[in-house]
Amino acid sequence: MFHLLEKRIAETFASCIGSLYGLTVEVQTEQPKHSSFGEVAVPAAFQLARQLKKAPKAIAAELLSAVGPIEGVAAAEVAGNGYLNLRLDRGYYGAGLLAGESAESRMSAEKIIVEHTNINPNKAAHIGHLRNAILGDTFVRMMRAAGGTVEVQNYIDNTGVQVADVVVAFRHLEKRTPAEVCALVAGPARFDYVCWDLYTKISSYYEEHPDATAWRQETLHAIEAGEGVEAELAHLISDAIVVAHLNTMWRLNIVYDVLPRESEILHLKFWAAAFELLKERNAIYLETEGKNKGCWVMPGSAFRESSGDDESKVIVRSNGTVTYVGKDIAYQLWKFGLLGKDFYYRKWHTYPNGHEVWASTGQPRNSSPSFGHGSRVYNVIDSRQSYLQDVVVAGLRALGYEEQAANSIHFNYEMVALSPGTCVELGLELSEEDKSRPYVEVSGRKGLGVKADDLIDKLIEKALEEVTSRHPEEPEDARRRVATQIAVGALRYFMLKYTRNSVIAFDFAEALSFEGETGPYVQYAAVRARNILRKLEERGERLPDFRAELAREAMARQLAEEDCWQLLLAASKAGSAVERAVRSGEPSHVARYAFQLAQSFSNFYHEYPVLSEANREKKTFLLWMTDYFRAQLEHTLAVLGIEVPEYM
RNA sequence: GGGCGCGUAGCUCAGGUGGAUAGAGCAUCAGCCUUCUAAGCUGAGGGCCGCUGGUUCGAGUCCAGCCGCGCCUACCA
Repeated sequence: MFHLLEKRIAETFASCIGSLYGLTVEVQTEQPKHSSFGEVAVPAAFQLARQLKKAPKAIAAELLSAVGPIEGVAAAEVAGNGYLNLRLDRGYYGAGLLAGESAESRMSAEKIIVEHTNINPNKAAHIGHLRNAILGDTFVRMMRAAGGTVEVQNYIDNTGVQVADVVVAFRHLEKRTPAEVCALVAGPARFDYVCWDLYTKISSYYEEHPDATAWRQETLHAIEAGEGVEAELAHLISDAIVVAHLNTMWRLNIVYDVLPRESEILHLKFWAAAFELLKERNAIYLETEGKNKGCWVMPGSAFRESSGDDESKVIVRSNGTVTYVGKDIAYQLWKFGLLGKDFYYRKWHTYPNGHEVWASTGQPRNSSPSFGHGSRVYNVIDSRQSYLQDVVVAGLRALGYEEQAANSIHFNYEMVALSPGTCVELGLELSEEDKSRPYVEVSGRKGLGVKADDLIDKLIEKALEEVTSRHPEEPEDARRRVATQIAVGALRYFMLKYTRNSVIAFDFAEALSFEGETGPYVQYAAVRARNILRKLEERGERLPDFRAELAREAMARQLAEEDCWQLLLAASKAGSAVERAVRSGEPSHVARYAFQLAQSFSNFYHEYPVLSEANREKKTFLLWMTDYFRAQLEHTLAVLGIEVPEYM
């Protein structure tokens, strides 16, 4: 509704400027600094001042007298140095909200692909992975809420170095056979945690025994050839870890549509096809001298504006194996349907809610869904990999796919590091150098990090204490369910409240907080809104027929009260908040709006005792406000992937 | 060395395309539970927006140069 009016106001002024000055301009609207200035400000006079060589104030006055009445706008005035401040017709606005009017979503029908999570399937997920998955999942929810068609991909690098290292650890350090590893997967110990420790173990073993990296090389070759014990182990390990990762993410309400796997990229010759294309169109060349002699490289000039010769990127190593970036180029081509090849799929898993996730397979199947063929692709990958993403895009461009290169978006974000205090809390030893830093980088190799499931468990336990202290009479399973929803709300909000390019120095105290600007604060507001409506029914009353009882005049009467009007106005902006967040690609905007919305409701809650209101019209109006707030809170929380508990 | 990012209240962070008196949360201090749940509400204090210069009617925001910090710059990903 708010968005609709903004649009109407902008268009009206644009045509007014057109007929008055013969200029075509896109009129912007903004929110006045203070609510007393009205609801919508038009700063168009400032834009025009330079072109017309007139004072903004004079232009604003001319516009004001020339523009006719605008539907839904009650008054307009010139303010400040040349602002046009508009006041909305409150009765009109309230009636419009009640009727459910809103601007139609503007997202086109094109298919969008979002790739996120992409955790190496060789160990448990940690908090850095959580930021990736939560950002990606929320961005998907935002676009879907705005009417977009989105496919979620989670790429599985099941043939890479990291998996190979854990294979080496099982074979050479632990002396385990595939059958034994199989038993371990089925056993009581968490397999992803076992691998977490093993990965640390093999990494430090390599440091002490540099010759041992030969094991890694032979393992990589065996995996790539798909032969031997190594390949068997690799599949066993990576499949089991993928199951663990999917379970972890499911706890956070994150699901995927398809899992494209690197093993199929290899076996279905995706890379071979891409390699031919790259050679054919001279995107890469065989280096004949220097440190990269014998490698196929992409010249640095393709992906860096100013670069020396030494900045070229190796795509195929001198031993003939392809780097990750090479495979990524093939994968990116496939996402756009440009490779001329496709995966086969098998159903990997059906989630408890019925959603299905499919995985790539090398064997033809009778029937399976179709994936890929997107027209826009978002890769949710942290900022440290910007360089690699530039190479991938340069690959597309070098092949002549300008449009797809432009539609390949690196949805980047800064890393999650650990605050020194949290490191101490975890019992991790820090070097003197690290102690003086503002934060310490997570390292899988060093085992330096907070495991995702440990954090979730910790949050649930803390939430459970709080829930139990407030509702000791509730059954245990219900309390645990509520505590889980609160924990997930806290975690998702924590990961979303920061803008993407802010480094998060993870701190337990902050992450475990349920007060102030947190997920539970927003959930609490939604729960309270529901409580009012529930209490109404418990008293034997019913929700009035709002449309019948709240005519425009009644709305206008009730909304004449400034506080009510401001609260309703804030609540009505959910749609524009999401729309703006999608446009700027910034999920934190939605999180912040959710918090503001909850704050507004908290104010409303304290200011207006709804159920005890004696005046019939006023009570009906307050009930409608409550129900409207509830709907907006629930909708916004859903976009954030946060559930509303039964009670708090 | 080069590329990217950051520097705003004691701490953690917001600040659409330059605009009206720079905002939240936490922490501190002072109040508010017989009432629809205090995971809440109200109020107070707290700021050379890293520094210097430039662009202009106007700069936290744009440009240049410094200073400090982080990440990247592998035949790892």
